[in-house]
Amino acid sequence: MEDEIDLFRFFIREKGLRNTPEREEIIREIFATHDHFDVDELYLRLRQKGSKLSKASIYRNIPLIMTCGLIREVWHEDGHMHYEHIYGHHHHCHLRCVKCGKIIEFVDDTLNALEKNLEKKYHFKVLDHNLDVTGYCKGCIGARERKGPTSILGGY
Amino acid sequence: MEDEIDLFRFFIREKGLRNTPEREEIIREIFATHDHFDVDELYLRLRQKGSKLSKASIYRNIPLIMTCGLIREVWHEDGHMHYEHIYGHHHHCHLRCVKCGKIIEFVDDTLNALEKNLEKKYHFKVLDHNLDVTGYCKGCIGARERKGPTSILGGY
DNA sequence: TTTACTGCAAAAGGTTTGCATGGGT
DNA sequence: ACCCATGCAAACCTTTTGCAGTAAA
Repeated sequence: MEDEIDLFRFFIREKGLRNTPEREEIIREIFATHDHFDVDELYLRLRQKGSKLSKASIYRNIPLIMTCGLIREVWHEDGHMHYEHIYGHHHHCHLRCVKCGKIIEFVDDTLNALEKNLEKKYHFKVLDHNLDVTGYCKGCIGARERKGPTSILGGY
Repeated sequence: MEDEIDLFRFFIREKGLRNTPEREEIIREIFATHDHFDVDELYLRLRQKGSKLSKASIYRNIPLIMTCGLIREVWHEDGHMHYEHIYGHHHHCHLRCVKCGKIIEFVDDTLNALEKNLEKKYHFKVLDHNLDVTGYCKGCIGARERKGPTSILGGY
């Protein structure tokens, strides 16, 4: 945890910005769990702990926390963005169950080789990659078959 | 083009829904170009051709057109979703330049092998995968170096 | 004839922004 | 003292929805 804070302080100082208790509070809460998160969830967690931090401050600071390499966007779902920790984690990708929302993280080294190939082939400087695999998890495969194929249509 | 329409008609009939001129108009416009698209862009293209189609109808029909397998969501950028054709295309992934927005499509078969491994390892039924690789394209690598590393911060 | 589909406009929900206040440096 | 960062509320933008009219089957 202190590693993340130290990294952030260094980043802030180097950019000539200001360190504030609010900013550290946000980072501490983000890294208080190992899970993915979204803005609303983070805001509620802070509120429950008695924090007076505003959502606006979260929205204003997230780009900063991304830029310094602590977190990144992972996917857009249910109308809002979801984030995950980068710092202290191997770069990993996600299996997402579209039925129950379960997330399985996996590491795959072939993607690094792929990145290298792409850089060579297209003269591209790769910053990041994000592989999002969707489907049905073990527990939901049966449920899907019972409900029948039309269930995917929702309202239609 | 007629292939897409035929597939959609079959899908609609099978679901017991109704085929309308508006629905075919949307599909024809989507497949009028080979490019990725978003809702607003599609709406403006239709407008310019004199169509009276409403945005609401586009929003209401996109899930349907996704479900029948003609298009899919590719990424969320600039506050809205972007889509691409599936029908008649090999499953491909994207290199995206974060500076100029250039898109390079590439096909990579190792991802199919990866999918199979994931299915086996996690007892997962994979529906789709989406690999989004971001970075700087050939033309923007120089520009990035000239502007310096702080440019990525934008407003900050 | 039934009822799904459309257009319109309003609502909803996430994110951004203007402004006055407060606080880091 | 300067001016960046915050909280609040309003604004903004994309997407969804209620409703009344229209048209496909």
